[in-house]
Amino acid sequence: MKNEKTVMLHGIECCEEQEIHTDKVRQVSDLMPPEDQLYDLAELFKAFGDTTRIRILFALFEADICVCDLAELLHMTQSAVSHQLRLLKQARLVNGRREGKQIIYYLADDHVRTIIEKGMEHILE
Amino acid sequence: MKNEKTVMLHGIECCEEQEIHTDKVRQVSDLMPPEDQLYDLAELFKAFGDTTRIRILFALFEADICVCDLAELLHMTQSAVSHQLRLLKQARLVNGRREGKQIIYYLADDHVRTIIEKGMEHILE
DNA sequence: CAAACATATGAGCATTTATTCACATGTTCG
DNA sequence: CGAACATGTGAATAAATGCTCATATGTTTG
Repeated sequence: MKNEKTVMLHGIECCEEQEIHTDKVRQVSDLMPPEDQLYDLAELFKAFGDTTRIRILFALFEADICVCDLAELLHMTQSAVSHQLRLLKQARLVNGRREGKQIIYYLADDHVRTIIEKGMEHILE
Repeated sequence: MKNEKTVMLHGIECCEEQEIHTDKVRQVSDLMPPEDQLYDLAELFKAFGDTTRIRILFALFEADICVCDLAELLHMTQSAVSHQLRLLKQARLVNGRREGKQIIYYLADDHVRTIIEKGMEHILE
């Protein structure tokens, strides 16, 4: 029952020998963006893919806020918030400026708003 | 050195007793979307937050494709692709229609394109 | 109906990830 | 300078995630 199943590895011999599909696969394959762009894109969306970080971003839609106020707002540890802010900063979604003892975080650019807006449109459909 | 640090829990007493910040926190808090929307939004972006799924979506930008061609295109197991398609379907990013023995997947709507485009803009900046 | 094909799915495993805890770094002010 | 405050960070841990393997479901065809 699994003698010639080895042929199925990676689907290379699948879909019979329909040349049509093989052509199609090659065509689509040629149109795919370079690997590193796909990777960066996935990393970007990963940054949006967590409730805590989404909440941070929504907060920053309304005002520039320091870490400790964010912690209070989200009912979370200052440490937890700080860790997440680091990820958001790495994804270039937020920046921080020092104001005395505090560091005030703010949205890096308008892409953040746009992307979240489009996402919101989709879930509210 | 950590006697009165208990006050710091959840940052409730942080930032001294600056009423300004407490007010700000309350104002921003009132403007936050409901919890379930924040959750759904994070779930949506989670669906975009994986290289395999991003690659599937880019492939579907170019053509409607069956599972086994996707597997070949991505050099991945049919099973792995199928698992990811399930997640994409749950996020309502793709749909599948049956055509004979095969199931052809296609993009659910134009939000998918828009969201990825905006993401691409951000990483190419 | 039985065999072949295309896809879906559950369990297991390795990796990633979000939070906590303890502590380091950096700033202000007496 | 030293104490107090605000934030950053490394290690540890529990939970989530992506893939594989085996197998189930569903479709066509002889």
